[in-house]
Amino acid sequence: MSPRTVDKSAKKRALLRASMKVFARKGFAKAKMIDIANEAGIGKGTIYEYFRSKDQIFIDAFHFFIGDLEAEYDKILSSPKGPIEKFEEIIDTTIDGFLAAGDFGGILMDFWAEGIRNHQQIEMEHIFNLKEVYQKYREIIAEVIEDGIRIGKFREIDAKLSAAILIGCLDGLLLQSIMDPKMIDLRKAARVCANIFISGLAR
Amino acid sequence: MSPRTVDKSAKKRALLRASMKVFARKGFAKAKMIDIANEAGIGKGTIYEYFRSKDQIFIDAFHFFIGDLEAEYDKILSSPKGPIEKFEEIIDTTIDGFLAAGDFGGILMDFWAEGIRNHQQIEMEHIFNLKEVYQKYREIIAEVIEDGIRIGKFREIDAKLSAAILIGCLDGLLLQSIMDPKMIDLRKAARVCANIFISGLAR
Amino acid sequence: MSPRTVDKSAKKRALLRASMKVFARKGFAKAKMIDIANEAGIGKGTIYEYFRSKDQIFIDAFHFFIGDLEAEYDKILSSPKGPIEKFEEIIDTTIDGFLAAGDFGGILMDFWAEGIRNHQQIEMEHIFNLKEVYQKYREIIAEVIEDGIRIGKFREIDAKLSAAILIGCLDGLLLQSIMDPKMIDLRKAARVCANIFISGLAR
Amino acid sequence: MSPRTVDKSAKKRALLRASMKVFARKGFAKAKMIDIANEAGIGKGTIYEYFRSKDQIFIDAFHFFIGDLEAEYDKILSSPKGPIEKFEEIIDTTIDGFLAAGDFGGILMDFWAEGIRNHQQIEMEHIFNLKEVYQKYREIIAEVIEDGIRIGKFREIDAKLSAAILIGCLDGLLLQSIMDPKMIDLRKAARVCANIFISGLAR
DNA sequence: GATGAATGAGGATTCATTCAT
DNA sequence: GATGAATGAATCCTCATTCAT
Repeated sequence: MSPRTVDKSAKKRALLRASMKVFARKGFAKAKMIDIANEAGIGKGTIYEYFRSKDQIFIDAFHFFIGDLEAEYDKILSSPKGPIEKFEEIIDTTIDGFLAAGDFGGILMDFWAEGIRNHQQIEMEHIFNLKEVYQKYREIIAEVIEDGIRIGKFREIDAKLSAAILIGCLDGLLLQSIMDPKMIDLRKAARVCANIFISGLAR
Repeated sequence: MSPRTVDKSAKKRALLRASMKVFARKGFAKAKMIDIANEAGIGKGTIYEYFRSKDQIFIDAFHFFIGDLEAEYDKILSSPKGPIEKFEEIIDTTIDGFLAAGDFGGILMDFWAEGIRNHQQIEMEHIFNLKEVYQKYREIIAEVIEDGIRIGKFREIDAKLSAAILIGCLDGLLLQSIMDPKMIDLRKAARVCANIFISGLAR
Repeated sequence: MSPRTVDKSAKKRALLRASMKVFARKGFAKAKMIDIANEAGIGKGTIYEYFRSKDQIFIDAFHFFIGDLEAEYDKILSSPKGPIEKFEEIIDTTIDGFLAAGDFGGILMDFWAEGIRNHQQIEMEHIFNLKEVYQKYREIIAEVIEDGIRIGKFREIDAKLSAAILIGCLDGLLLQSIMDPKMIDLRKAARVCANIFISGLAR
Repeated sequence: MSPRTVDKSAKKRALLRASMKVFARKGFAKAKMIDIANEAGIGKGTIYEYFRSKDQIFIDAFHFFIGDLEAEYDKILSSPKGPIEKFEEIIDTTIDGFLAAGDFGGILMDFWAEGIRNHQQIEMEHIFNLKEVYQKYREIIAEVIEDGIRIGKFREIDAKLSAAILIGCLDGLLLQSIMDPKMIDLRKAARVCANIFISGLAR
């Protein structure tokens, strides 16, 4: 007879979500394996059936979190819409992606923190290459801005720097939202943000 | 003849700077007391002559870092300049404050991370009340924006939300600068940022 | 039609052999249950259908290994041959027994190690009573030597001690053979060993 | 004022002795760090001030144990004495070295066990190269035997194999002595052993 | 019978903190 | 005042064993 069958992949994802919730709540460093086990309603040892180590959970969480986002941005870029619409969509996508994360938005802090440090371990260096991720985002958005400049919608402005500013704006809003969710209505903020930037960049 | 006197206060500040450098480099959690001692060129035990605990160093570092900034903002606000000039000064002050921090800018990540979590310990809750700090910043900047609206320089816009967006923008730029200092010319970014916002808010 | 019958005893022996191979290769302490399962090509849980515990496997392996050897020695002793022939046969039997073990000769190390320690557990104390086993061997061989002395083939010598020396000699050769199989030709060593001892004991 | 001074080297040696005692008693695998700490009368954490890891203690113990022995053998060989005297001295030195080890003779079992396994880790492979150690011993003793053959004291015999047999003999005696110290009078055994071998090898 | 997912007791190791000098 | 040796609480991870299927 076949032994108990478990959808390992589904359970792994569930475990990942539990881990991310704990990381978001306590921070990676202060999160204990037992906390994750409790959150997931399983035994401590079981975690190791799905992840090699605490670090590995974190790495997997990073990919889980970042994963779809990249695909979404690509989709926006390759759409036939104009730069202003793309601009708005980028903002909405970022905000929506974060809101969808719900409970574990706070994990962003740890991703930033890990992504920013100069890692001694080559492995981590490679995995948390946020530097490159941001570099790419800036390029993507700069292209949209350059398009806008080319077709005369935006005035002549440093596109790369403007992109950095928009990204910064969104990250900074998320930061404030994590800190004080009731204070910041992200959806409204997204609209105002788009408004300010589009006016600010307009010829 | 006076006995060997050590300026405790000066040494404490030196120690604090050493600690912040280490925190910035490795993150609070991964920073070891021995790292701080080595950075400061003293013995591990000596740290405890100046600080009760590792946590206390962190708390003191927070105040050391935030300290003057608040005063600076107050000065800007109470100056007789117009809202646009104030706006520009707020941006410059934030960027300059960060640039002045130099080596230990990376500690911002830890302040954010600590400030954001829901602390179990009441003590920490009180000390790292970033929520309140940001709340206050938003109010200060919103006031400037409202002034601008009142005198017709800025169009009717949600001042509080705009303030949040500006703060987010600055934080987000610092984030990118910590991550990739060579990529982001903060001074130039400050100018572009001011430019975009002032145009974006302009009637 | 008989239901799927598994020869439990045969499978148990096969499992035992797999276990011994693993013990020989990695040592008892470093051998994992999963290693044994893999070596035997079965599931981890199945081992427990045949053995109560890892310790029990080890105990059973010990008996499996030692088992026949005792019978062989008894046969030699009760044969009508002379002491010199018996002497040679004891050496050959020991070496052959070891060579027959083949892949799992290395398990001897663990038997010695376990047999030698002062066990906290009474159970182990009783089971791994190597002390007694060796005591008995010494007596058996001493008897052969005394026979040799009695009939004038061997000179007057401490028979018990000489027996210990011969046993030591054989164990020590096995040790070297386990360590460096290509270096020690055990069969040749057996002959030289017999030669040296018989000459050395000869009147 | 100078802080508490500790002779780190002396304490390390004392700790090593305590560790070896525990290893001898329980075996490396079953020895716990806390056992070592208790035996040494210190705290668990203190061990790590002197040794990187449990493995490192074991490696250091190996060198501590083997260390002088090699020098002793070299001294014997380079002496101007005849092969028979050298032969006797080799036996005595081995036995005396072991007797001097006293309480921690049982650690030999672990050295053998570790030295014999095929190590996955290159590091261990290199450190516990018992294979080479034994190879060298066999060569040293074989030389003595060849000397004896050359000057006509010993008969034509496979010197290398005879050396292996002598070494085996000594190891095997130690084994029995570890197992049952009261049963084996090692000093007497040494004399009988020398006697048998010298007669056995004699022309 | 057979299996492997789940478990938690156990153990090596880390590191903030203490304190004798 | 300064120090670093000593400490043990805390934590990650291993793995023998259990048991539902």
